[in-house]
Amino acid sequence: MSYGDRRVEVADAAWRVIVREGLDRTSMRAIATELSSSTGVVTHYFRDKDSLTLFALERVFEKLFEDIKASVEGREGIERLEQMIFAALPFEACGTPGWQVWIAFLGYSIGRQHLVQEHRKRYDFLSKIICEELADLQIAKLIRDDVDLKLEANALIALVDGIGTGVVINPEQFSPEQQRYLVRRHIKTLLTTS
Amino acid sequence: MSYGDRRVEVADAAWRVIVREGLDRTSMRAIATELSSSTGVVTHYFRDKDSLTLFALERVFEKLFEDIKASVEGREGIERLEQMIFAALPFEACGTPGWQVWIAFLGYSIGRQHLVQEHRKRYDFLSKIICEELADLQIAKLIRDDVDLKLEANALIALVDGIGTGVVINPEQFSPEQQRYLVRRHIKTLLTTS
DNA sequence: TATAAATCACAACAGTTGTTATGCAAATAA
DNA sequence: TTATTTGCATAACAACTGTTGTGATTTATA
Repeated sequence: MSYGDRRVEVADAAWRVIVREGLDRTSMRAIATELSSSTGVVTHYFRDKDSLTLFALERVFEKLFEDIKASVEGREGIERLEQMIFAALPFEACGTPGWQVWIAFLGYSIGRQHLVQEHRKRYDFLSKIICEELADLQIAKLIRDDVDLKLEANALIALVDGIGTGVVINPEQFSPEQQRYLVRRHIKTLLTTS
Repeated sequence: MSYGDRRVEVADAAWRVIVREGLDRTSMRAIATELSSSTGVVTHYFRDKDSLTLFALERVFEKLFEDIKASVEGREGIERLEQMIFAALPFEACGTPGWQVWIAFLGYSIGRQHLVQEHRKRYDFLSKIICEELADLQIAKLIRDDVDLKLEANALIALVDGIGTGVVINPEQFSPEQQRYLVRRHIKTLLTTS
């Protein structure tokens, strides 16, 4: 097993502890126990806790970007945009761990400006991706000419964040069909009315 | 100064520390320092840290409910619903501290099921309020008969949560006008098309 | 005024934290 | 083989945590 793979293994153990015990209780020792090893492993693969923390956060978005890329494969037009957004939603129960870790980190970032900036960087990146997607749709005359692309990209992210938050607080808040319905209806407001 | 007022004073000091330093660094000693007093004060007004924590979280929603109540005063119809939603948005910079504290708590709740339940209780309460508002509007034939009230109430909360999250991550993400525009457009999708 | 209660300061406690150092065994390189 | 690095275990460190107890000072009550 390679060095990088082992790092991921440690980070995944951290994920599990975060979801089960909470981020502030995710100590080096707790992660080591989750790995059925000693803290020596953790300190060996990560200089300090901050870098482990950041690496674990990066994996949230890494997975998200992978899912997005996979979901748009071979799709075109509005359906392509829909699938992009769907990829970020907590459809199955397996989707919530990522959301839980993300929310834990976001809360942990309050009072830590450099971590807020990390969230912002990723937010901006996502925003850019969606914005470009919207631009393509606008050129193809599928969405109206007067829509503010940047605003609408952020609005879509906001909708997704809101749904994700709601599902973490109450898994039955939005069913998969309801999530899809809300996203589709939101997107419909951007379509050319012809 | 009454006992209750002093408790609020301690909780407000906790708020300031949370926003400035982070929830996990908000220790009894840090709160005492913020109060320019000793930990004796903190322990005197709160049995333990958990009860302080919960009290500080309650104040987030207490303020929100006050703002909502004040904002609907004397309003009717769709405008009343709009103002309700607006009251929750982080319009001015003064609106973000509450959002920051809320997000910090939500993140802190991951891995603590009883705290997630607290969030859920308040989410459900908000949902009920908005749902009743929507029901009134439906009776008044201002919104369509076929809208799922419970779903739409939750969708409005999700939109607000998403905007609030976005503004905390990047204060310039949504301008006040943009926030209002997004809410108004969302509500428009519920109106009777006549 | 005498008594009781409220308010708060201060110190000490046991436990947990991230970090660092040391050591050992296995894998790798020479 | 020998030397070196890698992978990991263990232990110790100082710093910080929530909690508890003691006591002093002020306020309210009788």
